[in-house]
Amino acid sequence: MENTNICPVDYVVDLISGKWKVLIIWNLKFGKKRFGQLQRILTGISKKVLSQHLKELENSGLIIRTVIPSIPVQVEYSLTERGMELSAILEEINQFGAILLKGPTVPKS
Amino acid sequence: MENTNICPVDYVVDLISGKWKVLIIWNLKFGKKRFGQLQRILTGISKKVLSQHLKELENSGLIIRTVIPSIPVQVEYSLTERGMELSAILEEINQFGAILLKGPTVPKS
DNA sequence: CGGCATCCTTACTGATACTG
DNA sequence: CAGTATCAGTAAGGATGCCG
Repeated sequence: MENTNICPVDYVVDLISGKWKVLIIWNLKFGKKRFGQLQRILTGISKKVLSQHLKELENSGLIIRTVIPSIPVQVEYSLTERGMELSAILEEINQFGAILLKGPTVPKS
Repeated sequence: MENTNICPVDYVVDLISGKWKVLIIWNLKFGKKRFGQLQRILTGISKKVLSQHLKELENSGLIIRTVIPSIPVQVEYSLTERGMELSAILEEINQFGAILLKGPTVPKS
């Protein structure tokens, strides 16, 4: 997750390389979600890893963290404009990946 | 690098998530390269890691490995059709990443 | 020259318990 | 509820040497 790259592509790939980052962004596309909701959706993720990834995505300017000072506290996460743009790219990647998954592993070039 | 995903996006992200995968594809875009060439271009990569990544990219159907049976042997790597398609997506990601790198880390949403 | 085998180090991920 | 702290396991990455 360390990023000492000069290359923008590597930078973005690092942003979404975590085991769960893509899934988080993917889910936030459909509207804001609370911490607990995300944890339930991303079956198996631990609180530590989730908050860690959320923090990284926030630092990258891809998501926004909103604290609702109720008791007990609620925290909502949603995509920023940039997060939206990224999820559009993820859509394309999705198309591409779907084709790869259907076809043979090593097609003739 | 393990891939038990159902999601095509994760699948593709896994394909390019290695520390050097993107750089390898990026370089092969400009024509086929030999093992030694790649090792020189990707400053700091070890032979083990390079061959490991090349093998994974080959298994993914993104690059082609061609052995030239001279003495000593030569091996050339080049992109497949799919590798080309992927590099097109990488171009887009590059645009996006460049913007992220220029702008502030956390822009207002 | 290309690349596999071995060993070692580090980074990532996870389970659990505890706090505001 | 939404985290942080600590401890532990696993997997990726790297250094080096050997082989066809």
